[in-house]
Amino acid sequence: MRHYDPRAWPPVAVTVDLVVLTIRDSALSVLLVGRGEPPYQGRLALPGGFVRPGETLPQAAARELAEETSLDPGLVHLEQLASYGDPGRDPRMRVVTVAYLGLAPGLPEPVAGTDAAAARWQAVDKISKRPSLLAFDHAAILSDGVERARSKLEYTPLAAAFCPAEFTIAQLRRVYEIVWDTKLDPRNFHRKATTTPGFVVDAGASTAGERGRPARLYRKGSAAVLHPPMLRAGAS
Amino acid sequence: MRHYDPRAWPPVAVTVDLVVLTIRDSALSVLLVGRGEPPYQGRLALPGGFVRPGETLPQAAARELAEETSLDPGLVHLEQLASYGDPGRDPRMRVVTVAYLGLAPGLPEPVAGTDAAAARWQAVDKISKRPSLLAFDHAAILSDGVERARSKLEYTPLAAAFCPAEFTIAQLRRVYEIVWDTKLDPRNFHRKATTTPGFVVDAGASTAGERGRPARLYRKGSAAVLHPPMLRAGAS
DNA sequence: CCAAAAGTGTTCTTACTACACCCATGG
DNA sequence: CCATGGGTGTAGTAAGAACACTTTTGG
Repeated sequence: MRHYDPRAWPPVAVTVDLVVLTIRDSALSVLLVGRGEPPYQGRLALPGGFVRPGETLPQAAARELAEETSLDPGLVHLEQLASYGDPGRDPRMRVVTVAYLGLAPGLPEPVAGTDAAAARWQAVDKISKRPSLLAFDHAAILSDGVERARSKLEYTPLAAAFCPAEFTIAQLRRVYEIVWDTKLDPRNFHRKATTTPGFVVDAGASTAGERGRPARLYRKGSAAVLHPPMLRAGAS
Repeated sequence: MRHYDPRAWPPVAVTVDLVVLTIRDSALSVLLVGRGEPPYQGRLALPGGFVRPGETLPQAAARELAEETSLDPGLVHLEQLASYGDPGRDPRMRVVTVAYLGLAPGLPEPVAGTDAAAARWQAVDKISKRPSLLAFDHAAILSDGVERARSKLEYTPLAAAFCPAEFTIAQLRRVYEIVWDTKLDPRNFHRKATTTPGFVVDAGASTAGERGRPARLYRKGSAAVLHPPMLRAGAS
């Protein structure tokens, strides 16, 4: 704050970028937009854009989500992920981006029109195999977002953010199995999810019309953290 | 990326701010500098400053740490904490700051001279009782940094970052007791710390010249995460 | 010898794992 | 009645909590 006059700040732009994850067709997927102009024309990119003068960072993230996506921002859990500011990450100028992580329930394809026209869900593992499909340093940001989502499932009830408002324990278990890429014992998972305080609350109703015994429906509980946490397999 | 020409970016400055924590006189303490000029003249602030054109964010954080502090940056564990960018958080202009968390071993007072002249350690609990002692939104940033440090002690060997290169298990336990503000059973803690793989490694030597039986010295182990984690009391 | 701090052993209880088993529905 | 998935019971095991007890120093 001493060597630089505030009226002589170095030229920097600040953006927000969004890693919005959901589960589609039994695969963890991320919302991407196609880039119509250079740089990185034709590549895919995380949705995002400049922070506007009057808005906070979370407001900018929610606005970009609404603009570039048909998702209802009320259904998407948004939290700050990290910031990325290497010089040269954008060839046009110095850009520092604040990345947000969004977790969304399974939803229909983003509708065309507005900025959301180019937005599409892509399976994360396809992108991970070819990081160069993504523009800028977005592959690294995506990787950090997926890692954050994986660890958050352990100690928070956020898995429910991937489910509709009312869901079965089996749906919740499939979220864990897909995000963690593991198999979980359905019986032990059921007990764990229903007995961990504040994880899920009984919604009263049950499913019907499907194969097998109907399943009770639950809603997300009120706990902010899970005690005890859900455990990933392999933690000997 | 569509509504704004990159050459017409909104006027924003990007800074880094540092929450550097250590343990002094059995109290968790944070490194603060006195502000000599308005705004917030006379208040305390986190060390920090503008990100310069050619440098990365971690480089900017390390540079500010060296400039405003006499600490050896090699001894301080630095990691990104979060970003803060509410409009109005700095009355002069729009400033988005990327906060870094630093954990330092107990060290002598920052020496005078250079920018570090005004740097002083302050007990965190004194600041927490009077958040208005801090300039800008630095009380909120400090609070987030302390919370991050508390939770990182659970599942990483970072408590060792508060200790000298060689330390006793009792020193390590005092770190936990001070940061978590709890009492831990010395006997169970000893067993846990020495048996958790990769947490500490025997340094061979022992203490001498103090009351009681000499203690073996340990170094920080190579594990990145602790399996099983250290547990805070109260997690029923 | 006594105080103080380091370090070990033992018991109790909690919580995870694995898997046998029963329940409720569609076809 | 059988296939399919939902849900419960139980035994074995790993790990945390509490605390008795031994070890090794300084005074």
